[in-house]
Amino acid sequence: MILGCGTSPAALFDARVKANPMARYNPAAAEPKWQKAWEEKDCFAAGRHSERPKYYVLEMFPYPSGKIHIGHVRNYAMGDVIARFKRARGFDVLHPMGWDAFGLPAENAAMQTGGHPKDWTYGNIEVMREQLKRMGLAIDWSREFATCDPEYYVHQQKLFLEFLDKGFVERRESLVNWDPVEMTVLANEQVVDGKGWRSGAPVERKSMSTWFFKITDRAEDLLDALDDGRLEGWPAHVKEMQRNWIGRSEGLMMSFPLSGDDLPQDKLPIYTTRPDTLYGASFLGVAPDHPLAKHFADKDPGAAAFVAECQAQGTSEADIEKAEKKGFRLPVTGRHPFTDEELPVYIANFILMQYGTGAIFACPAHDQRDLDFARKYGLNVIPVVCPPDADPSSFEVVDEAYVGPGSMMMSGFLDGLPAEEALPAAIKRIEEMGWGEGTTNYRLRDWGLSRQRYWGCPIPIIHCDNCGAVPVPADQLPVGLPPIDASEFKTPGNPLDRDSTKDWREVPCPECGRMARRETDTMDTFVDSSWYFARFASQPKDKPVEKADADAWMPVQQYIGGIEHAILHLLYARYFTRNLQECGYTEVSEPFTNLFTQGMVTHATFQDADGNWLFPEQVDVKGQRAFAVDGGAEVTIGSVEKMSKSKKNVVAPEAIADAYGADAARFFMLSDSPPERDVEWTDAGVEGAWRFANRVYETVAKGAGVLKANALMPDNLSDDLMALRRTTHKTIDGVTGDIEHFRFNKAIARLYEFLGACKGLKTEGDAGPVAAEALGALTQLTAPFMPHLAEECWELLGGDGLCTDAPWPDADEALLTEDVITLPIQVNGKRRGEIKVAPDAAEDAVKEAALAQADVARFMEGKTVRKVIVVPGRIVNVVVG
RNA sequence: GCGGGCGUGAUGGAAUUGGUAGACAUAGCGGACUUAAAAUCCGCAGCCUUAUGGCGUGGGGGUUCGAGUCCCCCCGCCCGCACCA
Repeated sequence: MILGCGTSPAALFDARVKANPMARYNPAAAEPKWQKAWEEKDCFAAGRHSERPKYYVLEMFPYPSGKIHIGHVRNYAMGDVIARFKRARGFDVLHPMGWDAFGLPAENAAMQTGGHPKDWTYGNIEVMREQLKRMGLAIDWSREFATCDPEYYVHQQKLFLEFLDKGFVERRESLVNWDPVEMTVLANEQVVDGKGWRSGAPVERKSMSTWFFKITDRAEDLLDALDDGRLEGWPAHVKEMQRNWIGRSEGLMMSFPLSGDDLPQDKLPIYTTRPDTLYGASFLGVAPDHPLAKHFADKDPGAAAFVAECQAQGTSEADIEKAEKKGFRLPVTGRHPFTDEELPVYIANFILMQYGTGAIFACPAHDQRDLDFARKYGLNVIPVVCPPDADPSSFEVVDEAYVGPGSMMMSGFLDGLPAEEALPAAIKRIEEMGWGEGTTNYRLRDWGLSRQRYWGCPIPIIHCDNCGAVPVPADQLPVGLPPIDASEFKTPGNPLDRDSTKDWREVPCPECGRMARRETDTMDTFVDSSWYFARFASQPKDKPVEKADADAWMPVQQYIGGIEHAILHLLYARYFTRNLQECGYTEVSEPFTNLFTQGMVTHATFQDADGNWLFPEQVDVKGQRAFAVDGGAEVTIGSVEKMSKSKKNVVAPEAIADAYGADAARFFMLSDSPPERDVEWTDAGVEGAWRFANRVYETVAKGAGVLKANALMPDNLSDDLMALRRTTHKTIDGVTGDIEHFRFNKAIARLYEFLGACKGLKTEGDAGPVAAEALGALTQLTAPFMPHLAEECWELLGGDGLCTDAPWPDADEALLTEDVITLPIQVNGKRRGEIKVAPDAAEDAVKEAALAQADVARFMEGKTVRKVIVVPGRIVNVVVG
């Protein structure tokens, strides 16, 4: 149930009105009223105030999956607090909204319902827009767009062609990750544990000709920016994840000369980060899909069988851990650069073609994998790094490779050097010999963007047998998606590649005029979200963005979204922005100055006796137990988990808004838990927010009109009134700081405290202006969290215009300090009493007062005072013994 | 395995960064109002104890006048990466 005790929202509201007919807050009436008022005044249009500093706040835009869920409410409430706060602080704020609208779920829905992805998507957008509007967000809706609008993706196609022209994109044949369920290629970032990120199906490797963004060309700068201060406003763990993902390593690229009959290559290039251990080399290895392995597999059935075996090997985490190190000896040897020894060459199942050169030299003494392999095949194990506490003459490696520091042994010219010095020395020698060079290597690989799907941005290319891949001329853009009968989506695969779209696909080559074939792949939807923030800032018809307008807003000063995008979206957007910069669309290289990753919304799960999941509204929770609303059978209360449709532990934002109003939902989502942490949705929690709203309203109602009547603050106020003023200004100061630092839960705790302080305040005489100040502040400080309630209160108090337009209150420094403070007194570190002193009281006077305090004196009885520590304004500690 | 984070009442969480541990909220208990219940308002509330007092921030040790906060060891949980040479 939405209300814990089975009371209907309407009944609850009626009961309140009955109890107190004079003061009642009715969100159902107030919320639409103020939303209309904001819309009529066009309060949230960005770019109206050229004299103000600009502020761009953005939440990751939603995928139009059907309905808004409560996680969206939390996400957008955070951005909204920032937007409203910055607006009140005198900024010209850009806070836009749009739709990440291309993507596979639309095709899946089409497959299931027999509809068309386009209708499904735009229908969802209609619904979700209305839901978001009900939340009362301070959004500039005039800038709204969906990425599936041709007016948006036409520019994406232009960008693609421009990037192609500049060499940022290329087409190449390569092994790709093929998801057999989605029937599409996936980027490396979209393969998790060897499985498709959405389908969960084991990914197959397939050779295809597809398009790549050459993100590796920018690996160095993407990495450097993580550390050079450009991303100071990002959480450390997100930067760490990107750092790991880019995976920079320093090492040596070198080639071993090969000997053998009928070789496809006379040298074997390898990459290593441990050239210091070269003297410990006992074999060379290549990946099963390495060209050398393929060469021998073609003529040797034994090699072919081994390669096939490796390819059948699973790629899941568990498979990898279990997999035994295996190899196949090739009739080839490689010559060691320093010793001239001929090293055997193996195909080895643990070598990855995608990393480095797909080939290694193996030093079993100092690498566990190499050691396992060497033991299996009886190869030499030569220790060359001697641990600091070991004797070089007797040091041996048995079952465990030694990977720690030490000094070189059995290493010719390197002998005696510490390993960290031997490393550059070995590189230098190899370079002098002309066998290789020191290089930087990255784990990051190019971003494959081709997807064999319908519902995405078409890649504007025409393939001609004569002219190759030819860009679609600018005057023919956009390449739109051809209309397709909804029934086509019943068949898995890409409808763009079937008979029904022949007319769309078969077109003359723009260069030679002969019949050619349109590219049927569409772009990865992560392309759509890699530049939308720039388009929000500037939306000219004829180009992606107008540089001056884009740069007026960019970079996004505050970006807010889920941690699940720490790598994919955030890395792609950073990469894309660099491309935009190089094409002259913006000055900035980093799109997001400050990043905030918010936690998820969780909820308890419920299961009936048969193990079926139940929705929260199907369950009546009574204390520790729960019962089915329908039938009354006992229900098992399960763990608190991330809300998911499959476990039905979801709540509908509209139902919450109906019962308590959007303000209460927003407020609850930001109270209790720090915003970066997960928060558990509970009925009790949202009821607390609802109670707060009503108490604020009732408190303010008692001071109705007070803002109109009391402009001037009298000079000599009573102690009580001064105390209230101090509380008011401390609250202003505290809430302001809390919002600036994303401590919404603490800001809300302060509002609760302040509300308590405002209870029962008087409005006559001198108290009038003090009440006006306090209630005005209470209203304005609540406004970013509960904007509708705040407008209602503002109107009651007689404030000018809209609360939304009122400037943020300033805290008066002079009122932030007390004239008397309570100082705790400790005796030997334990609190024994307290004294009241002026904050600037002299140390000696404080000392004297502390020692004289009755409770303190009791604990000092019969003992000698050794030392008295006075921390001004904080504490006094008396050391006795 | 590597990297990062965390551990505070029944619960979510505060603690001015080394200075009164438990703000604020939720659940709970008591009271007022009510025929009654709900709602609302007021009050209580870390644990043990008769007040005095003692104990208390995962466990153990240390530094300090003083430790939730700093250092060392251990235990537990969460997240990311992972056959990356």
